[in-house]
Amino acid sequence: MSNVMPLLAAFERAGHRITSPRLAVANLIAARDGHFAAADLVADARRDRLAIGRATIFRALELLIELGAVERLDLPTGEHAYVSCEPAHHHHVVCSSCGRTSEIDDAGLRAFVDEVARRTGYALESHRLELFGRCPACRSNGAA
Amino acid sequence: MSNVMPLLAAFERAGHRITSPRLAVANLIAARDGHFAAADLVADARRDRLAIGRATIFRALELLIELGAVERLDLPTGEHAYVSCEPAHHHHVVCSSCGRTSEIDDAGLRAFVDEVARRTGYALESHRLELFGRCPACRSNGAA
DNA sequence: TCGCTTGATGATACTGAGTCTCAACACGCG
DNA sequence: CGCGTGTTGAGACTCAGTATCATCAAGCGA
Ligand SMILES: [Zn+2]
Ligand SMILES: [Zn+2]
Ligand SMILES: [Zn+2]
Ligand SMILES: [Zn+2]
Repeated sequence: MSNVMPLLAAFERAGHRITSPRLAVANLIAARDGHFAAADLVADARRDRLAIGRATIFRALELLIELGAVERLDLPTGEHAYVSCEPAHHHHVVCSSCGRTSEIDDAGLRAFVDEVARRTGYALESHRLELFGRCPACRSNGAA
Repeated sequence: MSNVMPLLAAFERAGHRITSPRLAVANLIAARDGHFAAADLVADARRDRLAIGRATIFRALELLIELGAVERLDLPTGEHAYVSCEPAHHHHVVCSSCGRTSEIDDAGLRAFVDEVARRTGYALESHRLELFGRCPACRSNGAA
């Protein structure tokens, strides 16, 4: 349910052509609500009778991840999932019921990261933070 | 290079027998330095001429994860790795050079998590935080 | 001690995500 | 047109993790 433009912009910014398979993949991603697996996109493409190879979907996904327009999540179960998002550094709150995500700002975390670096002596390069819980919509929907 | 005892204790605490295959797996894990993949344990077992089936290694690992004595990490590359650790909730700083980890306390993070819950309206259930960087030893070793 | 029940094991087959290979294709440019 | 480079798709492949199932061992009561 997000917009295709940022995805296409990511391709262009990095000097990659916006081919029709890539456009199709971007559309499939934008049409998705919440996180998705690569297999979901393959299924979507099949459903829409799109002539896109499996490899091409993986390649487009990989490119978008490199460019920061899509991020790989690790669910508490250990499964991988993808979600489209802003290129700037941030983190995700993931609904464990419907899979929708919200982006959260990094600001409040920075002090903590610095403190860890100071205490452990590590030269920290990156970090990953994911929060899981039920989103407001799912909470008010009761069982859903 | 850690101790086997916590691993064995985890088995006992949950009412599982400490069989010789499980003891062997615990020893392999304790002998490991830094994070490891399941395949590493299989290779270690082979090297030591231990008659342990692959499935048994995976089962022991799964059990230890359930009991909180081993944790699954997600490296920045997307690979999964395992690391033995304390059962209490905490997070890891992972050396991107040698793979050794340090456990860090959750305390400094709690305020941030609460703030996110307040701002987003999510009912947060769990979270995962992993920090990556070079450990003090690797830093002073220069290139290593 | 015998026999039963339950948990544990290991060989093997299987699944499913992601990767690799390679031949064919599409564009941009001189 | 003709070349070079980037892109594509089919299919084979790898590899972690799971499932199946027959066998085995511990615990326990008769
Ligand atoms: Zn939800
Ligand atoms: Zn951050
Ligand atoms: Zn190190
Ligand atoms: Zn925590």
